[in-house]
Amino acid sequence: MARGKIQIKRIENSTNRQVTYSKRRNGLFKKANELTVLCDAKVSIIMISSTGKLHEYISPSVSTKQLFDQYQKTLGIDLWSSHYEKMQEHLKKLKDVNRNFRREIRQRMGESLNELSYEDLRGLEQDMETSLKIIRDRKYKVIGNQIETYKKKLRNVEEIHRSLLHEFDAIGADPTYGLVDNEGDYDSVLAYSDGGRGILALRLQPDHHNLHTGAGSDLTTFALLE
Amino acid sequence: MARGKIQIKRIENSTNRQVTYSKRRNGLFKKANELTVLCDAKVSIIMISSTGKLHEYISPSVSTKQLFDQYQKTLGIDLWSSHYEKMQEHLKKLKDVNRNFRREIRQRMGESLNELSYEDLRGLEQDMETSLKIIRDRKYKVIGNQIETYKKKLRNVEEIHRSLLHEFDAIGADPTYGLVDNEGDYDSVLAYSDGGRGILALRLQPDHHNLHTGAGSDLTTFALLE
DNA sequence: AACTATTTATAAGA
DNA sequence: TTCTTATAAATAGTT
Repeated sequence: MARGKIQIKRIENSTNRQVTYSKRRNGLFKKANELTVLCDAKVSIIMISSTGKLHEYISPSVSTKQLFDQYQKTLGIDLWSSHYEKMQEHLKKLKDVNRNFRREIRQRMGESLNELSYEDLRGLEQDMETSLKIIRDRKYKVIGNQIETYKKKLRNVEEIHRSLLHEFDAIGADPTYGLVDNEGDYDSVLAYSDGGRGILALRLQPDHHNLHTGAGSDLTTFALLE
Repeated sequence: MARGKIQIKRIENSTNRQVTYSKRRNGLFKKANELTVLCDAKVSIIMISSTGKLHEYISPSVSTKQLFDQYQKTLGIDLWSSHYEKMQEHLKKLKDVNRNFRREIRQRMGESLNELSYEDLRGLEQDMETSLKIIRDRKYKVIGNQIETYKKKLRNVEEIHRSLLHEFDAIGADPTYGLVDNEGDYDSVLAYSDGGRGILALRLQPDHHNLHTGAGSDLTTFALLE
């Protein structure tokens, strides 16, 4: 636009093109800034040169993301929607399922029953009776197993004490040990070993109690996620 | 820049501002296009005026999304990643909660009990006994109400039939009607009206059975969402 | 929307 | 890159 008119077509000379790019880029950014100030507008310019270099102008009052969000909102489009439309859907479904689960549990806990018909209630009652029976059976089985285990352990301990008793007998019979001949009965030996630790540490399971209670607590924390 | 220099500051006169915006916008877009052609560059301009109007320039060779994707790639940032991350987190939490709900329900249905200790089982059993009692009570209340309702309706029907009976009596007594004097007992009148539809349509509620069963079905559909 | 006096941008050269 | 400068282009104020 000076020292001679030019055709608006690709500048073939690479150096020239670079120079012109640089000069005109500055010009464009300057104009954009003037426009921003004069007309109280918001402008975003993104340029990528033929060599792949990136330059950007953004009005001082906004961020590129803000302006771009507004751009999408105004056009009623979301250029990245396909990416997270699926996520949104998934989220929605999960929430629905969650809501249903929550209601199911509440009903099984005897809450929110007004929404159930007589038939529903009868079905739920029968279902819970069946389940309760299963749980009760399982409980008995578990406690039965536990008792069985204790019995075995007890037998084991008795065994150990019996052999200890024999050893004591043997020691008593051996004259090299100057000990009193203790022919104490079985019970007294048991009482003795009760006081002394370390013979057999009965490891009672302090196991997973958290499973059932953990699930239950989610009923309260869920509110945060709705 | 013509007919007098201007200060680069907000134009207070609204009309003037509009006009200048329009003129300079065209100028900017023209320059952008020249740059695109001359220097083989890619340019995106997004402008939002003070009145909220949106204008855009995009080099013919690309789309706004393409250019913006390249912009983000070049800068090594993703302006929307935080959105994604939050959604991902939310999704993960929901899944966790869901999993716990599912286990809770399964346990309340007498499944997956192996993971529960004796204490857990005892707690669950008691909880379910309590709940079952509530559900049973509710069931009795609902059926009681239903019976009460039917009683009332029955009384209503009886009332209507009684008055019908009286009308028949009256008609029989009136000599203008050449009818047989039907002094039939009450039961026979009831039997008669049973055949004829339309006197009183007992609207039995075909209401919401779907609530409990609907929630239950999610237990199977959930697998699709895991 | 058109005009035009002036300012601004910039192509080519250094 | 930057400066210079002749000239093209843009545009402020006016009609």
